Amino acid sequence: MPAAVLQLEPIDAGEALKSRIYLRLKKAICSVNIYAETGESRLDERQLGEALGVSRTPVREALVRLEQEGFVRTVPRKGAFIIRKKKKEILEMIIVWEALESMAARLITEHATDDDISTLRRMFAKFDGGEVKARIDEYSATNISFHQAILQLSRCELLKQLAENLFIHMRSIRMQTIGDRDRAKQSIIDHMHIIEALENRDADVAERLVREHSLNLETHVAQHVTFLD
Amino acid sequence: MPAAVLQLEPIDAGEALKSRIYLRLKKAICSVNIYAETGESRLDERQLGEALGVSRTPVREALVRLEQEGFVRTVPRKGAFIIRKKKKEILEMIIVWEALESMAARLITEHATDDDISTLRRMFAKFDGGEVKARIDEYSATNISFHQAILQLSRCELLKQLAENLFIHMRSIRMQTIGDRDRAKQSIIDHMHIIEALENRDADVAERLVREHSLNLETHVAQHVTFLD
DNA sequence: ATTTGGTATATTGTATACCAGCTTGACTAA
DNA sequence: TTAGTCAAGCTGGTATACAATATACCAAAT
Repeated sequence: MPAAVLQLEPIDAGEALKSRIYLRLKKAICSVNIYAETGESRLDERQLGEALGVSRTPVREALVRLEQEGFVRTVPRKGAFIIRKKKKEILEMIIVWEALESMAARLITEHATDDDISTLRRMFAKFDGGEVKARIDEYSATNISFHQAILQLSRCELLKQLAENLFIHMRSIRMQTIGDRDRAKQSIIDHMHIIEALENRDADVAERLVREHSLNLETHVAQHVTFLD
Repeated sequence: MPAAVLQLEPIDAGEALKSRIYLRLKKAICSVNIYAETGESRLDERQLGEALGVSRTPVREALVRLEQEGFVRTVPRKGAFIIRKKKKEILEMIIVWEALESMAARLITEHATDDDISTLRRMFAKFDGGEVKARIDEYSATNISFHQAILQLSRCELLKQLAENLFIHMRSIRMQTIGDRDRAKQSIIDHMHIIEALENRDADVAERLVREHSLNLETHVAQHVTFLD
């Protein structure tokens, strides 16, 4: 007698607590982000565990992971503190971002399908009229999607993963700087040029355009961001 | 009365146990490297703690860090296993390395001193005669130093840090592939061309040469490395 | 003989207990 | 009044105890 065939997808049992705490904390830290924050940024293990309803042990493991990713800093007998990035560090992240994304662009010219590339162009169809100013928030989302798509289409998991890590750190900065109307408009133009280069399978141009696009962010931050340090 | 100015570097008192264990384990894992290893690669927490004379707790924290860095993989109720990189992953690491190091070269042309660059040239003075074959091991060390110097001179800490992480992972692969005589010889030639481009402050050429140099490693690994997977 | 189910054991995940080192505040003495 | 010392408690570091689960082995039934 054959057993009944049920379609059951395996439940990811074990990944539960340790990772859930990690994700919670990460989310919390990222949303606290506010660089305007003045108060103490120390994280009390006991307090966190209490708030989450668990003991210190899994909290500590989560903190180790967060430290490794550069979100918190643990001082030996004093505790874990949320890291407030220095301007210099933000700039370095942008530089590395430039390196990674421009390489991704190069890879796309080498082995993405025409179909893949066409999805990029479709992303910006809605902004054709040029009424960017009116929908700055919507554009911001598309902007993020565009950069993520570049990494995705590179088909290089490691590249994508490292870039995404940087992205999370830069998120709050990006939100602060995207508000500038002129930057958004120029940004779309840049993106269209990048797409053209990709369509032409011109690796050198695509790489350069992506790099220069990020370079703009770099100089913008260097010049106009003052709420750091 | 001004206090005497003593140059005291802070003793990393607390950084002791957790990090020491982490470094020990990392070192051990890297030296085990042998991809020819056939046996089980599971790491027993209790056993490790016993061997190091500590309890499981700090061992677990070290393992979390190592997992984050991609040296081990933790399966929920089964334990930690040393990761054996797939060929595809090795190739991705080389690609990211290309991105980082070529960006470093670009940065050097922008803001390294002539003196900095001249140190690069001096590194290879001893190999002028071309008797590379006779001293393959010594060359291997210089080769590594060269690449580290590129990252160092970029003055971008994050770039350097990420690249060094990749380097550790690639170390065993590099050792396997450097043995080829022709590659060593070509390698020196490549390096000299890179140095020339840096001296000329030609960002585009320097970047391209560095990238193509790594590309050679990539294709070599793709074609000749068979002991993976 | 093979397969299936149950039990025992071993190992990880989590919680808690204990220890050491700081920090802080109060009390005393100059 | 001020500075210095001592003590207490607070917090993180480490060890250990307990709970949950996976694996392996054995027995029984078909």
